[in-house]
Amino acid sequence: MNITLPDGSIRELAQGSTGLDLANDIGPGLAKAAVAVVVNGSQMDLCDPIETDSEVSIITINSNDGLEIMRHTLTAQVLARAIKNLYPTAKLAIGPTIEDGFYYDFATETAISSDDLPKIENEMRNIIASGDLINKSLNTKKDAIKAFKSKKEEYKIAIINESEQADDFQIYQQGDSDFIDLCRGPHLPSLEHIGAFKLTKVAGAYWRGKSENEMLTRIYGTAWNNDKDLAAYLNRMEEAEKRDHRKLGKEMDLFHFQDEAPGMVFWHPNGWTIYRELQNFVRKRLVDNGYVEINTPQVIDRKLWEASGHWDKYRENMFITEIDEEHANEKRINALKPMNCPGHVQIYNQGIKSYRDLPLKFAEFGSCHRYEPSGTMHGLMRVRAFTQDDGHIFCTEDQIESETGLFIKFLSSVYADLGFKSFDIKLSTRPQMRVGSDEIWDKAELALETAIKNLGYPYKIDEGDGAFYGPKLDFVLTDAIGRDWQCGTFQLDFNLAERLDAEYVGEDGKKHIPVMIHRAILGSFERFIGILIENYAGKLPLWLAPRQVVIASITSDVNSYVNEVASLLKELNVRVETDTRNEKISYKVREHSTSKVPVIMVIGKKEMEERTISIRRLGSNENTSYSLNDIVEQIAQESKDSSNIQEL
RNA sequence: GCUCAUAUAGCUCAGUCGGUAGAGCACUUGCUUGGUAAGUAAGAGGUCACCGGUUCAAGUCCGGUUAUGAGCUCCA
Repeated sequence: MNITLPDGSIRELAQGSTGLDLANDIGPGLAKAAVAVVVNGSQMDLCDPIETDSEVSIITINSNDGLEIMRHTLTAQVLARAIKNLYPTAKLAIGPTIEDGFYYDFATETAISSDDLPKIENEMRNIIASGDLINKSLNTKKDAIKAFKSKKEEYKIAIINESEQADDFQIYQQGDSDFIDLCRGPHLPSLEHIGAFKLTKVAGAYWRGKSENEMLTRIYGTAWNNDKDLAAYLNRMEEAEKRDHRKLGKEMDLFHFQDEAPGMVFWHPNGWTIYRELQNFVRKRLVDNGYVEINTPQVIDRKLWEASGHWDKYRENMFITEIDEEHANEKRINALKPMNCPGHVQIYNQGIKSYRDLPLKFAEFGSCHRYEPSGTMHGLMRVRAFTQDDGHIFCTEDQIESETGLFIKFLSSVYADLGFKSFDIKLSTRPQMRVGSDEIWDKAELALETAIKNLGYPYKIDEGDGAFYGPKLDFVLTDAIGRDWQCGTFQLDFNLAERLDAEYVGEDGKKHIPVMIHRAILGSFERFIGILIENYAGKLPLWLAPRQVVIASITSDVNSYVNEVASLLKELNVRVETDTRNEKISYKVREHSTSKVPVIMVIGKKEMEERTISIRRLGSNENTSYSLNDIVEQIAQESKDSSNIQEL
């Protein structure tokens, strides 16, 4: 049979030759590095026979695929075997690879804590030291079930039973150990290829990922080809931890949380300054893009939420208020608004709208409350009270495409100014739990996809992830250390306007139902500020920095000049503070640097005599001297410039 | 909501075998007036998250509650 290699060359091998035979045929070095093969596009073990003419490429340990296979073998073979050695009654579930590593889920009789990880790692190293060969057998369904029944591996049996496969269940086994595991493979040919690894954490995870199922123990780990790569990864994790907005928020005195209001932010003066600056920035952009700002009530009678459909779907997650009125016939139940859209429709419904009024774009910095499950809260990123840069576009079906284009343009300019140069687009389609007929959903999905296709933006489809009222586009930005954040959203809604009786008079003089588009660019201010803090590692661009300038004196003789400079800057609305404390200049510089003040002005006798200022910028240890008149103007201008973020 | 863990000074943390709490930084005061990431000395600061139990005695052991953390589930 003929084997075609990736470079197009063809080798002739006996029928039934394996990937290893092929590697050996090409060269001994390759055979040594080979860990698996790709035959006609699918990965196979090195020991699998190839029966017909095929296109084959060899996966070596140093490739990305090789690393992935190594991680897979490390979890499904080594970690699982170590667990069975240490906890013989443990029951194995699944052990896949994930980004940068792997995990394994299993059930144990005794709880495993992170203190046990070193012990498990040791056992793994012992197993790896054996250098065992990894063998594979193909089994019928019956035999496979029998094999795992004798081991009391009920999760494996469940997996086999639910498989559509008739036979060829792959069971892997190492050397002469009696550990076996079911796996779709491929695996390393032997344990010798395992590189550097570390078990990182232990946590709970539901069997099959369903919250109604029992909780299994999950052990996470990371694995790399060598110690250097492992160290680099661990270093990356440490760097990410240093950027944690909860830690920086404390250090920079931005906000706090407390028990009496879980998931709700107490903004301190510094944090609230960032919030206000960001909001003013967005407000200006909204006006530039044809939106009108409105405001709607916080507390609204349940009747409106019933009409909108929210009461039905999300009542569990709404904060409810009851007022005890002694003589009222009926207790009135209100909800704190979890969304702004029903309120916006109420404003739309005031007065008769004509097609000439469309598209009508309402914007609101809408404060919403949602009773998020206790385990989901996370700093500013997931809270129970938040403010969206919300907006609703009321338009005709014909206007969807142009509105989509205008929105994406708007969003990308906002992201660029905030320092995020690129974003991905995701199209989410109808979910299981939804309102509206399939006919309407067909129309909505088609409209959105057509719009984005015609505009030529690349996008991915996320089946079933749409909102309950319509399909949506989500915008995912990438931060300075490569993490993804879903922020912007653009959601078509062919349902709510009809439910809440919104109409317009068309050219034909008849009444029509407008399309409603829910849209946000930042998402929530709370979360977006968290993202900004982490993206900039606290070193916010000047216009967003709570304290933009600190003027530090060297000796008390210059205090009058310090105050003079400060009042000049204040007059130009620069957020400036003076530091005339009786401390050494290095002490002051250190303190203001650690609290992330972007501009430190240092003033001593020399500056006062020459009417200059020495400036030290955050992240640099150079000082530059400027004449007073020039620099005050320049800093004032720079401090208001929300475009063209300087590179970090 | 689920699993596991954690909760001690403003912050970061120590506190052994159950015997009435300790460090560094920050804060206040004194000395120090100095040239770009920590000058120096002293002082003040705590109902050990909350409720209950065991015990002669609980920061420490046990139970519950609340909050937080990691992950899972969820996220209009």
